[in-house]
Amino acid sequence: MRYSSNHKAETRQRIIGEASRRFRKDGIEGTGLVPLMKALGLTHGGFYAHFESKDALVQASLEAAVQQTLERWQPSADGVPAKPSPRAVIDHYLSAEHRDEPGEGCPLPTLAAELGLRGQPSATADAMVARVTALLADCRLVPAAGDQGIIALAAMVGALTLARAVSDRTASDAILAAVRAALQPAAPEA
Amino acid sequence: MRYSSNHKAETRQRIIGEASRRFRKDGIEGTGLVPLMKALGLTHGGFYAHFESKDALVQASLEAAVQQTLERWQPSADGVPAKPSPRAVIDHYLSAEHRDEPGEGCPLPTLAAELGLRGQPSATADAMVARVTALLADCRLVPAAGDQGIIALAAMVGALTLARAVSDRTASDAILAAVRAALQPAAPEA
DNA sequence: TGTACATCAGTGAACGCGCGTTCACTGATGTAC
DNA sequence: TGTACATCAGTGAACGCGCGTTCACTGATGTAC
Repeated sequence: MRYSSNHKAETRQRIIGEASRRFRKDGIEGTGLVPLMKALGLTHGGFYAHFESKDALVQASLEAAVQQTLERWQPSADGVPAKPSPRAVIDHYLSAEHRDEPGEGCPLPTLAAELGLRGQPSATADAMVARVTALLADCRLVPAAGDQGIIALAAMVGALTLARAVSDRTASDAILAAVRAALQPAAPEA
Repeated sequence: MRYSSNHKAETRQRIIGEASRRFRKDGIEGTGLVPLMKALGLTHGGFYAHFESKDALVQASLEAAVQQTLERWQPSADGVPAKPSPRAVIDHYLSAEHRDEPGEGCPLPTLAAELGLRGQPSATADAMVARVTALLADCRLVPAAGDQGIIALAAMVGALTLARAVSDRTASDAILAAVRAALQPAAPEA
């Protein structure tokens, strides 16, 4: 082979990595293939050796973003990954860092709206919702109600979306703080 | 004057009306001025007699959408507009109709994400958040916590965004139902 | 009442630009003999 | 060890398209005299 045996696979991963960052930061429509490939030191013509279309890249990048986000939340004790605690997920999610660095964070706030209005609700979105919901299942958002995980996820996604859209920094911080305070992981059954 | 004295103002309002529907339904980037003007039986060249730029139209349309949404929630008793009840707002917001007709509904779910990542958080977003928050101030989402209105709004925006992005209809309905159940307007102080 | 002129909402062709995608190609390298 | 060939990741020019914006214009109407 002309390059190292896994050179192509590595390039593919580099494209996915950069794309998943850009899609989250600038949106799908806002991310062009030409600047994307250029940022990796490649020309845009080569893109189609790796992906069938931009849509195929969107799918692959979304999955990578989900994976990366879940891993980031996952505390590893002595190299053994543990189930993240709801408290840790909530605090990460509603932090100023997460608000200010959409490219490194959860893809749902940025992309759910765009996927929804592109008329292509995706199975990837379903999967991400299901996975995060499971992590948050033992929150106690309201005294007694059905799916606590869904409620917590909806509140977090909405809070982050609003916090990013609002121009007044103080108001933005207040949105994050209010929802952070509201989402209390359940104490062990008393 | 060549047309009726308020002809131009009427045309301007027609543009704003159609635009505010399209922006909510298809997003800002997804709405072109050419098809927009064509839908009104006009040519695109005339657009700039009414607005300085597409951005100016975005601002005007957002404000109109906010106004329209608030009015729609407002029950009028004998022509006298009353303050909408939190319960009414919540039920409207988290209904299947609102999910399925983004063009007629609240602009926040569709546009907040887009405004956020265009790097133009707008004062209009601040204002809308403040106004809806005020309407929801006496929800009792959590037993004792700060700004109930912000929490309720975040949960509703997130729920609608997720419900629109998810491909499984049953899951989508479940998201709306879970958050609807969680958002209980406070009973009169006991 | 009748004519000349000013107004201006709307027309439609044109602009430069970035987009996603295609395709004939290059050239470094591994393999076969 | 040395040569001929096959492979294929990446190149770069080109495509058609829709975008936001500009601009010289048209033509129906109100106003002035």
